[in-house]
Amino acid sequence: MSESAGDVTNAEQPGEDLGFVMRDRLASLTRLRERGVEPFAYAFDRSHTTVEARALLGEGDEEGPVVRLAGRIASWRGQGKTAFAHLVDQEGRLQLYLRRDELGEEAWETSKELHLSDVIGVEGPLMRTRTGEVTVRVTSLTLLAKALRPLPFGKEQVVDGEIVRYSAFSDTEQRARQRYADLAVHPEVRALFTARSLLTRTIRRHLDDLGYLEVETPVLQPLYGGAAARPFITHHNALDMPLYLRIADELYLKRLIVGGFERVYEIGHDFRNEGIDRTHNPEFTMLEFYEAYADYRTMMTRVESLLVAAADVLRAVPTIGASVPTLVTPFPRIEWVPSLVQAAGVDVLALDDAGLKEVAARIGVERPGSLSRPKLLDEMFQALVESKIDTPTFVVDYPKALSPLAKPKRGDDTLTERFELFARGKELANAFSELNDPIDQRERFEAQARLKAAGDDEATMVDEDYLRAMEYGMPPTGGVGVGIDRLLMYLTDTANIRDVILFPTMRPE
RNA sequence: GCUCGGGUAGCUCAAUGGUAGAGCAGUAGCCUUUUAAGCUAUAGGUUGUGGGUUCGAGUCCCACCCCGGGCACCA
Repeated sequence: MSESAGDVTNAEQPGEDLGFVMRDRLASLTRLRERGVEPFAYAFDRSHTTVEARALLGEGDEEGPVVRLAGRIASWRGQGKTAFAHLVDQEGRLQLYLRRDELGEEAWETSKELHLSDVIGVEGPLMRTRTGEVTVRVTSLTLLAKALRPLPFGKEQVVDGEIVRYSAFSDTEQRARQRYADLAVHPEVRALFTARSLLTRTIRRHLDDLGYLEVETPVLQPLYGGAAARPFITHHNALDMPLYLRIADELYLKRLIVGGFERVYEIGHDFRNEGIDRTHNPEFTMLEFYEAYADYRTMMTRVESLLVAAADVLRAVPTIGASVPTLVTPFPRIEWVPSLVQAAGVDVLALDDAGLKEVAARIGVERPGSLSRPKLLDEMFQALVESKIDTPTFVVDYPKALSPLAKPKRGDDTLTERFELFARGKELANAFSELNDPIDQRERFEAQARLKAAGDDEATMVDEDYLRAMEYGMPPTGGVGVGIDRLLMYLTDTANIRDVILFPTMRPE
């Protein structure tokens, strides 16, 4: 013991001290090796998962076929010459029943060295215990990986079908930092991230079926654009030049429309060098899709069918499905200006600046004096309309001043052909009839460049290459951006973006 | 950035300014259908960090770090 204690000290990270627990487990590992049991195996042939195995035992059956399962030990109830344990794998958990007379002396001794979190393989026939629980009566036991550090498995019981945990691993910081431990002990967290994968798979399938081509555009860009945000800056050594991590995919995807790909989409990470809160992570997953010859009305139907498909798939996921909202199409469509005028009770666009600020102050917009007129209108719209939208609703036809990238609305060039989709007070999608006039585009870039020169660090630069592309002629195009993290939050009723990102950005410990 | 709350054993949590504790996990023992198994014994701590007040600080004061909620920022 005292010898191995020295090893532990060396093995530990500075500042870590599991001390006695890891010492005990290392001692156990040494004893196993001395007995010729290898604590870290190479492979294990399993015949079933825990869920598959449970299904093999019919309703009235007392005995079932022999199965081979692998997973982690999540609970252990030793009882003299027998023991009950629960084995957890990706899909679920199943009880194990170990008997000394059935395992044999060798394996029984090995079983006494097992700890919570150890990864093992077992073989044995299925059976049903006195209380009816499907169980594997273990006849053969293989240690696959010794856990030197215990996972924070809490005890749990099922009350009225609900899992009740005791001493659960609940520290939100540690759960995010050690997502591997969070996932290992919380099946519902695994279910959520399984749902995330299903969501992107469904989106891909849906767009693929519509004839869209999935493409990959640069993350490292010499110029950034397509959104208003502060970028991350990095440096390429060989070229000796700065590169920016993209803040949007938009400008490259539209280059591809120019190139003749008529329907393209990309699902990838955007990076914005801004604050972190429950709806913002510095890197996040964005879906953008562009369709030639389509306008924003067509894109609304695309968004509708995409969301319905996604919700239908997630609704079928156990433990997740219950929180997925029911979506009824077509989603309501409300026009930006009339809905604001109605909510404010005043024709806000007709007011002069002083009158507008007065109304804004009355409805609770903070420091209206410091805001520009378009920003003021946007704040008022957020306070009066957006925040009150619960079921998915398209807000259409934004004022031109709020939408520098959208085409003017046919028949009313004070407005643009733009929509945003809101649900539960949050934005889920943003889309336009895309600007395809290179002369207009150049003017807007130059306006941005002037803002940047004046100190606006979210403004972008003139992208000459993008203008060259557009000068070759860009077909009329509808484009949509959907934040996947926020969409998943909406569909699974998750409040914090950190909970839908496997490894959210955090300060180092 | 502002503001409120929090940080004590591996996990979840206690502790009037007066000897840092419990349950689970761990260790040793008993127990051949248990399931938050049980019983007996036992080990486990730089109370986020650094200062200060005090005879004495987990507790009071100051600064800082980290996390969470709210606000601000973020089309």
